[in-house]
Amino acid sequence: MRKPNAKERILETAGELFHKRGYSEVGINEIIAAAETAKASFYQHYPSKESLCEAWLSSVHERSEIGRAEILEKEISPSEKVALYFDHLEQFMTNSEFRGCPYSNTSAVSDEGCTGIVEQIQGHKESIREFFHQICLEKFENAEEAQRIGDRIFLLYSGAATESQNLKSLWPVQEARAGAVDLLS
Amino acid sequence: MRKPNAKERILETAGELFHKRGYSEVGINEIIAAAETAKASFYQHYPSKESLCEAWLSSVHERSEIGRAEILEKEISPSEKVALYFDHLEQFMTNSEFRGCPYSNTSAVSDEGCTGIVEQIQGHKESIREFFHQICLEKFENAEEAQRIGDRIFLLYSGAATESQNLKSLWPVQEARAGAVDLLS
Amino acid sequence: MRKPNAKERILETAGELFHKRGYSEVGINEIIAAAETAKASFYQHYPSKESLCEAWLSSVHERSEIGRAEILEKEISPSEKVALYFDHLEQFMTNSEFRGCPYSNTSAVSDEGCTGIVEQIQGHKESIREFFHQICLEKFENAEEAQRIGDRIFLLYSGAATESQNLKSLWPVQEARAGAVDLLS
Amino acid sequence: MRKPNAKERILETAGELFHKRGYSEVGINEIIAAAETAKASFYQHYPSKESLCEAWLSSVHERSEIGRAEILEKEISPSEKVALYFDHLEQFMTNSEFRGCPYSNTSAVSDEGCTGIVEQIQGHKESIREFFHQICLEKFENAEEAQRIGDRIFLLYSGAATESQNLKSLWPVQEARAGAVDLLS
DNA sequence: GATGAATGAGTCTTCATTCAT
DNA sequence: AATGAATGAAGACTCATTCAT
Repeated sequence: MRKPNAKERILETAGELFHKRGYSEVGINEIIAAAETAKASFYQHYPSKESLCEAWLSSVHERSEIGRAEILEKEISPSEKVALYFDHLEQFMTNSEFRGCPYSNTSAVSDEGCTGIVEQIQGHKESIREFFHQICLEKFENAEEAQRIGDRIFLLYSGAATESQNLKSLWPVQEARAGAVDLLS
Repeated sequence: MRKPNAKERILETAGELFHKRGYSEVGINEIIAAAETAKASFYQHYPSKESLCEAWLSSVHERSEIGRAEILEKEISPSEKVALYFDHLEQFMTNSEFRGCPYSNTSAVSDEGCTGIVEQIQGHKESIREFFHQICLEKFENAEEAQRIGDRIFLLYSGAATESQNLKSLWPVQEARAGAVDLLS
Repeated sequence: MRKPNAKERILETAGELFHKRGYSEVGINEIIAAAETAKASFYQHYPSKESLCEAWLSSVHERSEIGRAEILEKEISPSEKVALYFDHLEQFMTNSEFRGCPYSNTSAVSDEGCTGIVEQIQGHKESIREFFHQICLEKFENAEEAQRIGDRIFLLYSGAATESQNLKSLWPVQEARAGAVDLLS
Repeated sequence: MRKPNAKERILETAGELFHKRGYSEVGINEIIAAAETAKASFYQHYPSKESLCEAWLSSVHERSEIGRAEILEKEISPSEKVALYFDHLEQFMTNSEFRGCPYSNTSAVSDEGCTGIVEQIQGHKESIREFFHQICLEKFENAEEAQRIGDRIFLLYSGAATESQNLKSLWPVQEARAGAVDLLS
């Protein structure tokens, strides 16, 4: 169960804690206690808490990229692909102790100085945006139109994640999916 | 300039700081230093930092309610009203040091225990949602349809605020406005 | 119910709180809140918390003096008088939320500088001691012997109050009474 | 002079301060200043002020246990042993800045919630009580009688410590010793 | 590669008291 | 006689980080 590698163990443990309670609400002490590591070991692998955050966001990003790639490869219609992605979001919210998009949440607490984190956030967001663009390109011949529609779906998606968390309800995801599907029909 | 009333001075100062850097990143010490008050004076007026947060969110809400009421009273078409509201958001982002929706940001750092804060957030969000519903009712005879479209505009609006902050760009507001207007045409 | 006189209301309320939780654990704010008085009204009647403490100890002393006087006047044997006084202690412990002798407890937290408080404590203790001396004089012709035995009973009494509180048990009072009665037979 | 080990330095320093002025009257800041340590170093070794108190009481207890064991092993009569223990108390009062029994004093300021502290107090008190029981068993064949007399001596001892502090005098110790010796003759 | 003690600056909160009204 | 806002000092405790070993 317990990974022998300290670096990974820290990343994994911190990931769970950040996800559940937010980056700023979890301290180094708690992380190393949960990861059963010494404090200095932590700093051997990660020069700062901020760098751990980057590593975390990066790992989350990698996993989410796989999910999107799988959807893109599927032999289904554009609107079905989009619907599927919203379904994944809904499942994620239902299963895990969802606290809103980790990226937007982290953005809310990290100041402009945290360049690495800001880059991670922007990279992730642009990646999702690009995902919707690609799907829209399957439907619309006009590249500009594809971009515009993709962006709107992206914003619906973002709003859904945010407001589901704020309102503690699933309707935002469901309505956003319906809106996205409508945009593709 | 400097208000003689400590309570208001604290609220105003804290509001600016929370807005610029986020609730969890601003400490009591900084607030009282900026407000030129003694620490105990702070606690005379606000039993806790959390209660100050509630007061802040509440005051922000009140002001934003006025803006929405003014728009609703205007003799312009529904889509113009919605466009106007997005314009206000854009102006707000351009003028102030916008860091994303204060409510969503606060939601990102306050845990479930902060009942008062959570209620403020939900009340504010539902109020905006209701605003879009009312506008849509002017356009759509079918109440259900008005609700659905209003919800989608609400989600576009939320996504625009979030992603403008994440991506440090104004395109999300502009595209969201376009999408909202399209939904009303 | 609620006394119209603020000074007495404060004394009574503070007395209950000091008794239940100890002088140092009860703050001015709590006292004035419970007594439904303004802070400045408090300081009008009592120049400091310390002076309130003195007033409290003084009022407790007065009431306890009455109890001892009543026992002294009773037409019963010396050992019965002593036994009665220990019975009162036991009843007091059983009925009220006893936290140990208020005087000794206060002594434990007040430093040498609190002259007034120290005097109250010493006055009260000497008064109890004198009470036992008087009873012993009824029994022993030799004044020195009366003093010696009275002092021992006084110490048993004090030890009983202290250790009942420490050990959360009534055996110290009961054994002390038995010891005191034995000294008088 | 200055111990290199922060944990011990804190315990020792705090012990002196607690002894002189009482647990509740000494703050963390004062302790760390006197111990020349950083605040965080304190909390590395003691999770709370309460836990430091427990450690302090525990260390005092250990030392006092040794003293009692030594007396028990001495080849002297029971009443001489008891007298010796009271002599130690008197010496302690004369030499150190005695402020009353640290255990009873701490009991006076710690509420029921402090389970660890309460246990320390009870353990210490029962240990002294047991010490007197053992001495009495050397004298009295009847175990019940030994227990009763031991308890009375224990109460005299406790009363002596308390009232010496209250009355700023040594007579309570001297009279209690006389009373205890009488009980064993 | 790993340890844990040490750190200074910070967290939020409460204290008894004084002041102008 | 009564009010409540204002205060400086102190309360216990946590932060991310560095250091010698």
